[in-house]
Amino acid sequence: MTLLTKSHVKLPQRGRPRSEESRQSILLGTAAILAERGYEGLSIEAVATKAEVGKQTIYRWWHSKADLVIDALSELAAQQVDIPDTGSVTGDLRELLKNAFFVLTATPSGNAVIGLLVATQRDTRISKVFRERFVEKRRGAVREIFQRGIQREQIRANLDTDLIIDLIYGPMWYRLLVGHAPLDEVFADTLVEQIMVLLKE
Amino acid sequence: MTLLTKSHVKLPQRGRPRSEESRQSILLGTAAILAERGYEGLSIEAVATKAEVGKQTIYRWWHSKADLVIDALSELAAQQVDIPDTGSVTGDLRELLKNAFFVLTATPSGNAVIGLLVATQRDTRISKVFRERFVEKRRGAVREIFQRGIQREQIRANLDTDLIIDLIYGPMWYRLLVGHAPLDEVFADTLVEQIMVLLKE
Amino acid sequence: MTLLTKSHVKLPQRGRPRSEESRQSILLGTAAILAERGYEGLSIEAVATKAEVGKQTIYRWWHSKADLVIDALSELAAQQVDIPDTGSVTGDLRELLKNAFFVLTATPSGNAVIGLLVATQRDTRISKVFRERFVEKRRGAVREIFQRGIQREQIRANLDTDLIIDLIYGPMWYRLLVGHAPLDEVFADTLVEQIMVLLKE
Amino acid sequence: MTLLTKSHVKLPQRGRPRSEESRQSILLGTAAILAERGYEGLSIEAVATKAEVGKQTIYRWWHSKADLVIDALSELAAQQVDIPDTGSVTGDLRELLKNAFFVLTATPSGNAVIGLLVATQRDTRISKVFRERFVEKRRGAVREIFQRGIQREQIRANLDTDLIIDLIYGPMWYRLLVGHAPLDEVFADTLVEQIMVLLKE
DNA sequence: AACTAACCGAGACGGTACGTCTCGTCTTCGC
DNA sequence: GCGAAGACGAGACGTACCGTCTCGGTTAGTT
Repeated sequence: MTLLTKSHVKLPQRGRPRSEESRQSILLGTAAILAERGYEGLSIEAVATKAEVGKQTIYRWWHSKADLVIDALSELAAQQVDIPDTGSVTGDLRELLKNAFFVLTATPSGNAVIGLLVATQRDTRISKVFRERFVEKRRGAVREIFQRGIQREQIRANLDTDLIIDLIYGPMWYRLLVGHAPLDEVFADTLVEQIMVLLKE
Repeated sequence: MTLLTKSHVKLPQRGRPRSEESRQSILLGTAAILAERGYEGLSIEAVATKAEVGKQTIYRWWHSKADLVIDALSELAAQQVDIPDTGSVTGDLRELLKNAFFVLTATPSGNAVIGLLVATQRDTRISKVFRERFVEKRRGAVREIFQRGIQREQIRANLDTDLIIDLIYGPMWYRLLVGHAPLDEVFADTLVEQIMVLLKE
Repeated sequence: MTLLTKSHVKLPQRGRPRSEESRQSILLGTAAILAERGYEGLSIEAVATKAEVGKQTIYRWWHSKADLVIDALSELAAQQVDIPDTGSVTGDLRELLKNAFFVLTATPSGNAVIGLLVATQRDTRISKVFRERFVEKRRGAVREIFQRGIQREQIRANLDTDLIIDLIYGPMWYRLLVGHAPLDEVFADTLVEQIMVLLKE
Repeated sequence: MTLLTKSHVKLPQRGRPRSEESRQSILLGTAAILAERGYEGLSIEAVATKAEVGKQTIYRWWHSKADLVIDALSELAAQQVDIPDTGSVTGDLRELLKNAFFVLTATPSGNAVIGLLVATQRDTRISKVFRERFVEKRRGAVREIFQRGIQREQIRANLDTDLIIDLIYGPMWYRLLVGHAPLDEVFADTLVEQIMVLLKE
């Protein structure tokens, strides 16, 4: 029994344990610099300085800038996407979009997200993680709103869900990146209005 | 005679005239590298090498990388966007999108355009030029299709045109950048299908 | 006496005693690396790795690289400076110098000793140890040779001993460090020849 | 003929010429830091910062710290070894040694020279330069003093000059490095006294 | 037998400096 | 003016060690 237990036990931790404080500091610093200067403007040196950490401590745990950004992104993505529940699909979508617009235009996270999107164009690993951990989460929120709407019979059941989600988030990204028109409440309202037409057929 | 000619010229054009060959070579090289390595991966050094030109010749005529990219972009954007005319709005939109998808996914221009979009995030001047010379042209094409459709009474007249255009091009950019689904003919067809619902109310 | 001293001190000797095995391993490792890579190429890190010892175990017992090297050299050579006794001062000095030349030029100790010299320039504590443990021992050997010579009436009694010793060891160091001429037997012979002139007046 | 001519013609200087201003700034900065922090405390990084120069500009022209220090010292001191001429060999040697003692003990050059010695042990090229530019110059001074003394018949002609010079400079280095006794005027006087015995037989 | 103190190995920590690289700029040459 | 060449200031790269700190574990007394 003892032997069994022992075989289960992990190897005893040797040496000084990794500093959780440093890890946090590095990931936060990475996110901050990403927001300020974008992916290409992010240097390990700057992260080390900002996080008050030795460069080696970064290189010890992440072997590339992309790796670091992926982890920072994960930390960022871990933020709870709260799915509004106003009782109607229209209300839920409006709320969801307004929150998203606010985060993207009025918080540092917005810039960081743009930086991340830029980063995805340079590294497919980042692209994958960005899609799985960030984009999918937000698409999932819409899917849940739709399901609730179907159950309540507010919208029709035979939706091409993925396409509709592209029609919701696509214009958002388009405006955010091209900047030809603002991401404001009017846009949220009119966009949702059009989407509702499609949801009710 | 030579003297006479010179006296005619207002600006006394001294020294060797600017090499048009070099100018073309530089702009083409810039576009090529933009396509290969993106905006941040573009260095004047690399352009000079590729264009077989001295670095100083670039700096003499363009103040910055952004300046250079803007000019290269103008050259690129000068490409005629031909507006399809199949007789129906549905057909026109399908054609327009399929062409756009092809260019973006199967030609070097696609990468260059993504590179440019990335560049816009770092420089508002580039952003402006990109919008005016590139985006607007393509939005204009859709507007023309809509106008013809209204004249033919294929679609209703009281459209929120700009919003509908966002609903067309937004999903395209979204898929191009995020890569969660392909930019293929099926997508073009289903996207246009949904848009047509909105155009007919 | 030793016993008395010990009983007086009555060191409480609590906790785990110092590991003699580690001590040996460290000193041997130091000597080995010294031989391979010289004084400048010696790092505490490398010693710890080679000796399979934690770095702290080194820092706990030695304050600096120079400290460590001094101990390693002492251990390695057992460093008994055997004072030759050939019957004549001339013979004794020749023997002494030839031995010294051999050690300095044909063993790793030569390089190590030079490295130590540099270290002494920055740390007076090390300088003191180096003088007491290395230099004085060798100067004492010459003093003993002189005393025997005086007793045998081979040399005069009123010597400025310290100055003469400088005249013996000085040229040795000079050639060792500057390398403008070899530390060979010819040098030993001619040097002793000149010194004998001064010893006999 | 053409070939011959070509071989005579200097290569046309291509590219930007070396900046004399930077060269001066680097050497002055090196000298300043040498004085402040000594040889071991001198880092290329610090020199670059102080001289307001890119690190590469230092590495382009000097292979190592020792190289740089050699040039800085040469420049700084212009290093005229003035050979005293008091009329007697005794007086000349006394003067020469007292000057040397002063420079070595009371100026930053002393520390620098010691630092250079280490470097010579790791790099024979530096060793060579050190010998030729520093040591030989000073040995030459003694040779000249001896020649004048021989002409004036103050000393015998059949000297083993190199050995005697070792007997003069050796003790100086020995005391400088080991520090067992001071480099003072008393030492200069008694050392010269002994040397004179050998010079007169 | 339990407790305590000092050791041990391992290895992470914040740092400094290394020598290399590439950037955009500057400065010269010869055509 | 142009191409080419190459030095320049700047600053990030990834590595090597520094000397310190912090773990789990050992090895002796002392209680």
